[in-house]
Amino acid sequence: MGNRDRILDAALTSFGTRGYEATSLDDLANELGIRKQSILYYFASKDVLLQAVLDRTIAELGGVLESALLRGERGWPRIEEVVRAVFRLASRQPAFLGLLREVNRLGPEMADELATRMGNLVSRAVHFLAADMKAGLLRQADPRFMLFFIYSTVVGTATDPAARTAMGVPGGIAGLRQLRRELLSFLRATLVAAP
Amino acid sequence: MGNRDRILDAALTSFGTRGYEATSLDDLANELGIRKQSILYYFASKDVLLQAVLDRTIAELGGVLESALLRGERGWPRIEEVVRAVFRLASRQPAFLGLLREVNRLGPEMADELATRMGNLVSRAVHFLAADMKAGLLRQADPRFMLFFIYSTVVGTATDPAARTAMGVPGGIAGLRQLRRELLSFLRATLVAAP
DNA sequence: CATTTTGTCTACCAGTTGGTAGACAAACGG
DNA sequence: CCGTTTGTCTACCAACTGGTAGACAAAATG
Repeated sequence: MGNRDRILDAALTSFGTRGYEATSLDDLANELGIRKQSILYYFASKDVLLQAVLDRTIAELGGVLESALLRGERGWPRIEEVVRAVFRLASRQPAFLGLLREVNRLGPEMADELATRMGNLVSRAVHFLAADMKAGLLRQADPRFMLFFIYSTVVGTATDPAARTAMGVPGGIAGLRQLRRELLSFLRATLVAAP
Repeated sequence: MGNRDRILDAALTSFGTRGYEATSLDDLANELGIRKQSILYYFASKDVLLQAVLDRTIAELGGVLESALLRGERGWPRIEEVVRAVFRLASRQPAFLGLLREVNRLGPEMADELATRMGNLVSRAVHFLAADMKAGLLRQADPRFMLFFIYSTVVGTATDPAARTAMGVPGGIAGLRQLRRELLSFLRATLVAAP
């Protein structure tokens, strides 16, 4: 793997866990065993680096969600497929979802840009939800809100280890599986229409 | 209001929205129209200031949750009371819940300390949930997980404006009321036991 | 009134920050 | 074989960081 990709990986991890402003180029370089000027060779400034990290992250997330949406059958199975895909992503790269949250701190411009770039996926998800509600497969509700709550629950669950330990929810790999199982029950109960 | 309290307020806002490391004492002082040495007069170091902000925040949160827990009747009404209390808090001080999330970035020691200080409240909430499940008022599940999901959903909802706009969920005061209403429906559907 | 306490300030300081300039060598291309 | 591109480095730099020392004045205290 070229140094360019190694820099992107390290930046994703650090931006997603410690935060953009709390990450210095020197820290990043030391982690990689290089000097910061080598980072600045590939990315003209810290801001450009952030943009590159976001680009790659959004693209990968888009692809994963895309295929999960297409893979699952309508109704609950499709939602379960998406949640499982997100869990896979989060367990492979724990900082991934943290980076999404980080966007909140980077000001409204970044948030707007993210909204624009995810707009297609969001509106397709909303239409899926609306259609499944109409078909009686999901509980009736405003699909935008429902999507927002699913997102908040899943991402919050995956990005708040402090709360997790505070509430005595087990960690580790076995804990992660149990967490996924319980989360799916939780979501299923609120999403699936009463028979 | 004394300058000490004004400093605490400004620090809460900035730590909760921009983050601890991204907030400089100079920024804080400029916001308040004073010099940073006046901040260091009241709080010996930035770390001491953070601790003071956390202390005040945890104490206030504890009080609010405490009284909400006692006020509500068993089963769903108690949970609704707690969620409404959190929403009141969040609308009065938007950075409040953001500060809780910030604990994740401050390392495991901080997270452990938060866990310890909220431990009493958490275990009481878990017992409430367990009792209400046993009484058939709530759906059967692991109460720790359930509490964690409620927390994640509520706090995530309140601290991720970027996702909110991305998904087309309206903002503003009217939007907040609608958000609260939809969130309560969402939670009610997953928490209340099927008849 | 004299003295101590409280609060805010100016003047610094050493370390870190993102970023520039340019030396240098290895690889590449004609 | 020679010039150019690519990549990494050392040497800096101005701005900013959290923090110290101490001047100064208003207020409280005896």
